[in-house]
Amino acid sequence: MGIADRKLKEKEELKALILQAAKKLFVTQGVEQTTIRKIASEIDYSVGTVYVYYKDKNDILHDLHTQGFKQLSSEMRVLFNVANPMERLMALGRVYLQFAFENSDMYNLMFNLKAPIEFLDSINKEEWNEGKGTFDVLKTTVKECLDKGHFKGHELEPLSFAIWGAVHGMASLHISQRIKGVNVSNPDSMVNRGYEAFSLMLEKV
Amino acid sequence: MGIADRKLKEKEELKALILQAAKKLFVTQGVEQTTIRKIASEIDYSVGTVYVYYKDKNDILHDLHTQGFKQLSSEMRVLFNVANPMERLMALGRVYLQFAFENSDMYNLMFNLKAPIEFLDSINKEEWNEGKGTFDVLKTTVKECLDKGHFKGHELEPLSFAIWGAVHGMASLHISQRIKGVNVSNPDSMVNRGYEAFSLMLEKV
DNA sequence: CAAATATAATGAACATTGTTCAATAAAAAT
DNA sequence: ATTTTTATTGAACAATGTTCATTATATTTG
Repeated sequence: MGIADRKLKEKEELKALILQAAKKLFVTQGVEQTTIRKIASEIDYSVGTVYVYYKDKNDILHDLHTQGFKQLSSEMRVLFNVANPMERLMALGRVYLQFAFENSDMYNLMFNLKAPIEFLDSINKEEWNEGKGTFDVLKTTVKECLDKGHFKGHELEPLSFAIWGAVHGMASLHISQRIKGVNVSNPDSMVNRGYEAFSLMLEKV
Repeated sequence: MGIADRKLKEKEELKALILQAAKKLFVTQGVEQTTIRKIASEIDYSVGTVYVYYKDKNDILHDLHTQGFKQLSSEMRVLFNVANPMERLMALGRVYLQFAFENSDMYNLMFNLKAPIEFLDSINKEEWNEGKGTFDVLKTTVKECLDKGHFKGHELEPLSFAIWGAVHGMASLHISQRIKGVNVSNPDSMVNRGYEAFSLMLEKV
């Protein structure tokens, strides 16, 4: 079985090489500029080869989105040490926002663009494990807050979702450049000040 | 000046006709399917004519986005009668969410897609009057709440932005289909329950 | 009213995209 | 050495946004 194994390994390596080239293009030039031809030429393979290893462009973008979630997860994992759940919750939001700011194209792919979900649909997979895992981290933290007596009168899931929505919304408005242009004193710091206002709300509940 | 006036009117009419065709395609088939060729064929004009009246596709999409804001504004205007600012604030959120649900492609164009902002950039216009107007309605209502003693310890702009972000975020997560797939009991009602949780937070502050 | 000018509309042509697939090359099995 | 299997190729296709010389129409002028 030596040959079959080697071939399998080689296939994995080439697929990884394609993804690496795709990521380089994606990070530096965005989604639209990440074309199959550019990916192929980047690694000196033909267009057709890319389609041997990936079903279509959505497949590649889904793989990229998964990589993004791995990075976000590892950045959130650092906060597992924080014992106080309220403190951890606030820090989670900051880490999340920072990720969105520093990797805006990737964030957009992960949470706004259709491509990754369209790919899941195309292979009849209704689960979105990447999102699920991240949301579970939030839910667990909110649960601990509730157990400690915070957020009186709130249910776990709706509250968790509202928190996710608030942070996601502020990040998205920044990324889609909808803040500058709106009549606001200091657009660049708006997300941070908005998050502080939101934190203040959470603390008072 | 009779002829010049008539010509001006005819030009406006044809431009409106193009926009109307574009809107029909946009509403029924989404952004990508709203192609210049389809728009032209819809009104029995050639492709080139569309480009006489609109600079490019972003120009058309920007015009569509403006129409969306007109509709949203008129739906929000109904609530100007509500005297109690807190009550009006809650209702504004509901109207906003309902608009996003019932016109998701349009909402996405208005608040998420690059096209309208790219168009503004291309004509060196840094103002975004549509968004500004809508945000001002929110800000005014929040201001009245503050004046009545609500939201103690909060600043107007950050709080208003956080509220906008929360509602926008929940709407966007719904539209980008990021809710189903996440491990949640009833995905379809999640936005409504999330907004109730958020409202509860606001009331307690 | 006829000719000249100005305005409007046209659609073929271009570049770029994702995608396919018969043909070729390389590797493995016989 | 031959056959079979596997891997790679890149030309070709359809669809897109966009341009622009050409044609048609309308207006102005002499």
